[in-house]
Amino acid sequence: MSKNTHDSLLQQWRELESAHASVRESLERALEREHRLSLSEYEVLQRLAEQSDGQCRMQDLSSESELSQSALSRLVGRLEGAGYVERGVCDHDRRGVYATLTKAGREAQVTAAPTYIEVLGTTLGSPGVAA
Amino acid sequence: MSKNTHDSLLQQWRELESAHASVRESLERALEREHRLSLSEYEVLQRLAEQSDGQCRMQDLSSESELSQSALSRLVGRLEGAGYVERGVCDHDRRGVYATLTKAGREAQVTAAPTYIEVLGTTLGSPGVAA
DNA sequence: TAGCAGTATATGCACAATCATAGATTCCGT
DNA sequence: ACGGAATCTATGATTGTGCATATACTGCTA
Repeated sequence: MSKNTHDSLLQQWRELESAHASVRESLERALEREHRLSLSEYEVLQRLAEQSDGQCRMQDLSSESELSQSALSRLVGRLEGAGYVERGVCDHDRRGVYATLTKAGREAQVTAAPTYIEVLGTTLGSPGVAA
Repeated sequence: MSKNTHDSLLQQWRELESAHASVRESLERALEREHRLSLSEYEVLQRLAEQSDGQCRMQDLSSESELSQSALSRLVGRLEGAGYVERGVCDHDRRGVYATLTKAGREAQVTAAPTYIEVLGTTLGSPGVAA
């Protein structure tokens, strides 16, 4: 609890904030510019694409993402509007909803993936360099 | 550029995102609950408090924070409304504006600091543990 | 099986963030 | 000294986010 510890914690946090902001911003810009996708939209498509059947319960999607439940619900709504996912009720738990990647959604994710990975390669470890 | 590299980048980024979100959320909740301050509001007060004269140009405040210029302008507007800062024009560059901590602003920062540091201590290095 | 607590999702509302741009001032070339 | 480019801040418009809550369904208890 010495002053050194305070400063060290502060420095650690500021570095984390700064690194995160730098990568996020680059991803955000590149995905928006080249694929008309926000970062969180892309990342949800990515999570869905990782499922063997391309589908996932809202609940699980929500806990994997860093978004609130309501933000995720609206996000999936937007993806649905764009024709990238479809929603359907769970048969064995009819409270639940699963989101399923459409063909277009899978294609969008595959198309955007190289951009995403390239930006990660450029910015992770090279803080402050905008892509 | 092997598949391993892709996965490693992805994993690195997800860990960064998750660590950042976890700390940010805890700070946000604790500061809001105990001091009626948002995280970015507190962090701006903190930057001002670090200046020997408690004042700083909007421009510098903006580049130190992770906010856009316009977001910072409004944020300082809110702090001004709360009586925590005052705005004045720079005498030697009348485009510029400097924000100055008021007495109340300095007190608010000092009062909230222990909460901030405590949450940092709890969450940095202990990801997933909400304060 | 009736009722109640718990869980899953969607939505109204308030608010903060961004982008684009306006308004004001400074800087520089000629 | 003039005029245009560049810089600094504020603001209108739009959008995404979180909180609180409504709605629907499940599962447990009596």
